[in-house]
Amino acid sequence: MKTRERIIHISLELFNRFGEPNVTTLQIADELDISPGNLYYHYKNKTEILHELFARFEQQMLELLDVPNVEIGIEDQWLFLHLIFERIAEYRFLYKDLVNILQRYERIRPRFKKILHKKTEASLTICSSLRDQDILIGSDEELEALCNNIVLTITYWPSFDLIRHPADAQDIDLSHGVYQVMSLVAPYLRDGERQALMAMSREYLS
Amino acid sequence: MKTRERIIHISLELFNRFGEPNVTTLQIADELDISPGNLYYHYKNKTEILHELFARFEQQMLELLDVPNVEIGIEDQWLFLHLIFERIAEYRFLYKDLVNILQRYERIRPRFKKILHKKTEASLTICSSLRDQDILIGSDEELEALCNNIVLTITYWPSFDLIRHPADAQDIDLSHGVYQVMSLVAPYLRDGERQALMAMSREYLS
DNA sequence: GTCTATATCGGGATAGAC
DNA sequence: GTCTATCCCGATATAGAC
Repeated sequence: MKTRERIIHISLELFNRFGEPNVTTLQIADELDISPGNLYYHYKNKTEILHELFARFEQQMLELLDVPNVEIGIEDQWLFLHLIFERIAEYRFLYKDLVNILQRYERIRPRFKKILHKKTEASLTICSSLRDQDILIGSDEELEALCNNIVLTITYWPSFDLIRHPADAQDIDLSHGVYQVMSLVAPYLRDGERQALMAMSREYLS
Repeated sequence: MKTRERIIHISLELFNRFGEPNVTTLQIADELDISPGNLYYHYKNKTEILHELFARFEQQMLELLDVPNVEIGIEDQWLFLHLIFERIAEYRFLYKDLVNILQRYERIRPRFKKILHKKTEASLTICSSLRDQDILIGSDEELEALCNNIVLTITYWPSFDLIRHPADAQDIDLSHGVYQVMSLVAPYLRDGERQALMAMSREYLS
């Protein structure tokens, strides 16, 4: 692997582990056994490294959020959520210091907002589809509040969980996050669907 | 006001505005028109200032969370939430850089966890009470997921809202947060109660 | 209690040789 | 592409006079 690429990989790893604000360029260089000068040859500063990482995150996330407007079932939603949580876990450093990062790197701020917006839209698309299929019941007003809550939970569940149960390593508990989001949707489902979902959840979590 | 107290007040204000990691002791001193030396006479370091602020936050929050185990109605819950959001808004710097702060100031970590735990318990107490009064319907499992979601939303709503709608000044929108939490509870309410709640919400938000 | 001056340190970043 | 050496700066914290 080329140095430029190794820098990106190690940076992501260190950012995720220690938090982006707590990782220095020297630390990154040390970890790679290269000199700081070398690092600065490849990236002109720390900001550029972060931008590169964000661009990759953004690209993957937007791709994922480009939801085809077809009929979607509960199982599809489940899978969809799982994929989203995977991407977030991969770039969790962004989420752990979200406000701070968006404050210090102003250029990514609008782009992150756009992702949030797309997430809300995707949620709305899915929920509307479920409603059209008579799987889910709810007023427009309720659906909007629901989708806001879904996006909030997706965004912050990993951090929230981390505070309560400090993870030693990479053992992020994706399943629990998916469950938590599905529990937001559950009460709006028809009785039959709800039971099925709850059963799935229990199995999934254990 | 004595200098020691003025330091605390200004620090809180600056932390809230710029984020705790971005505020220096020099900035605090400047804002008060005192010398850095003087500041360090009153507090031996920045950590001590933060601890003092956290202690005040903690004291107020725990006081609030000491929920009397009596019959609680929807309106009481509304008020209760509003008081909680007020405290959080007052010390929002903690929430904006939560993971980071808990990482760098290890001593407050267990204390914050305890507050989260108490919040979950308080939510559970309230929801159980509502269920006993037949206002709310739900299995134990559902109530637990619900209360987790409530606490998550309480914890992160302000930050989430901030990202989407950058606030120029102190105009924190408490109402919307309360609404968002209530929308989590709504689907579990009996039809009559639910309609009443939604009506209340609409009025409250406008 | 308050000030000025200063020490110390660490992180970001550059210059120039190889 | 990579290294060593170094600069610069800002932040924390202390010393000692008033």
